[in-house]
Amino acid sequence: MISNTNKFKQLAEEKQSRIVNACISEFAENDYETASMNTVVNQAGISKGSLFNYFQSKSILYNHIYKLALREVKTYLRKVRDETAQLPFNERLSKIVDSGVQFIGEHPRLARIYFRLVYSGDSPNREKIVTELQAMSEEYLGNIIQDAMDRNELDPNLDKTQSVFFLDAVLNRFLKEYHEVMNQRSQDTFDKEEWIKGITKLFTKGLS
Amino acid sequence: MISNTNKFKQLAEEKQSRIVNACISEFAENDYETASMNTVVNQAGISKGSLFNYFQSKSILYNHIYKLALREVKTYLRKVRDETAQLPFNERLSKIVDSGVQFIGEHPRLARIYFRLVYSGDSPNREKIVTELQAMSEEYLGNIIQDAMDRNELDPNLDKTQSVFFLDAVLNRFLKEYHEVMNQRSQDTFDKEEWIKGITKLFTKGLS
DNA sequence: TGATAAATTGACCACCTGGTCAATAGTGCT
DNA sequence: AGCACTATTGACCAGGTGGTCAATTTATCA
Repeated sequence: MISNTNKFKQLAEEKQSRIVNACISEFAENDYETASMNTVVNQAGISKGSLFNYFQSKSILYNHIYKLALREVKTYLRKVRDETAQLPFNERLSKIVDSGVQFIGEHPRLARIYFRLVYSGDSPNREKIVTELQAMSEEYLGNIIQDAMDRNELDPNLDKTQSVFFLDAVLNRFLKEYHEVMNQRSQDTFDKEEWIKGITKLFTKGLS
Repeated sequence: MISNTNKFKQLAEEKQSRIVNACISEFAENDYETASMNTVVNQAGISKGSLFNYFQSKSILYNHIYKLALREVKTYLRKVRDETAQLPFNERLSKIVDSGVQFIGEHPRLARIYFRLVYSGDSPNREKIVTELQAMSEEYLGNIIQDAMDRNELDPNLDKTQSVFFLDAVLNRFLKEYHEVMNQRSQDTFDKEEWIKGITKLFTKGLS
């Protein structure tokens, strides 16, 4: 009774994933205000009443989907962080960028929801979520940079907050660009490796 | 008859600016889909019929406002570029960032429309506009970087496209952050000078 | 002043939105 | 089979949207 997403969790798996799928598509293609519950309902092949029975409101549904996307991203990031713990900064950074690229390839719709959320508009609780994401990035990239500082690969007097911010800015923007290129334009002219090299070079030199 | 914004341009100046003002506010506070023509009309103190007489559709109106904002930005950028042509790269970059900060202070609503457009959603012609903006940035920052390369302040073998992209990413993200901080949070904890220093350091070292 | 033309109005349109709830279908138990 | 309980449906609601156009006000000129 307290948590009403229980109603949803008690559904048959197949039905759950039909619904989740429809939601992901809709929230990937439209931003929050424009996404339509009617479309979700039709896509999922259930009635409107049911959807609002499982999730009391659009914003609650959005929250569910967003958290699901975030969980997926986090798993990915944690994995690559742990796998690269022993590598020097530049190689480590390369792997991180590369795993971002890979994630986008595997989960383009989740990536789109993520970028929509970070860069855009008016999702509910946007401020709270963005703050949360920033803290996450601060912690994640902060650790990477701290490790490199400890090994004297980077300037030990770095302003860590700033460095994280810059790194985050470039990584996010690059991945966003990559995502958009993948989605539409001629993918052949995009030399991924060359870009990853450029990014690592900028930061290994710029922060040393 | 061909260009129907003529109808608008022939209005009394005072009325024009009342309308433009209302539009800027509405498009700054909401993204394209959510912005309401009714609100514009009420704010401007004119009838709906009139507005649709001056601009045949919402998207045409949006285009008018966006171009106006862009013109303002361009003027600003051109000015600072010319004024700093003689300065070394790091000083020049500082001035550019600083002028961005200043622009945001003077035109917060235009800045907001700009960030909405670049980072977000579903404005009409978004792709075309973003491509246009990228070309603009490529040309603008490209020149700054080329000048510095010519003076041996930066690595003469730089990949210019990449360098511009990175610089653009950090500048835009920083200004967006600044804009958001100005709009809501405690402005006192934000040490602008320290950040500008950090940005110039990252790029003078990273691209040298 | 009166007639003609141009500008302005706002009630109205079809359509879509998130959300509701009485009615119906389905399930499990005796 | 009959009962009780739950899950599901979709017509329906109030409110908002971009856009229209006959009717009215305002400006122009003889």
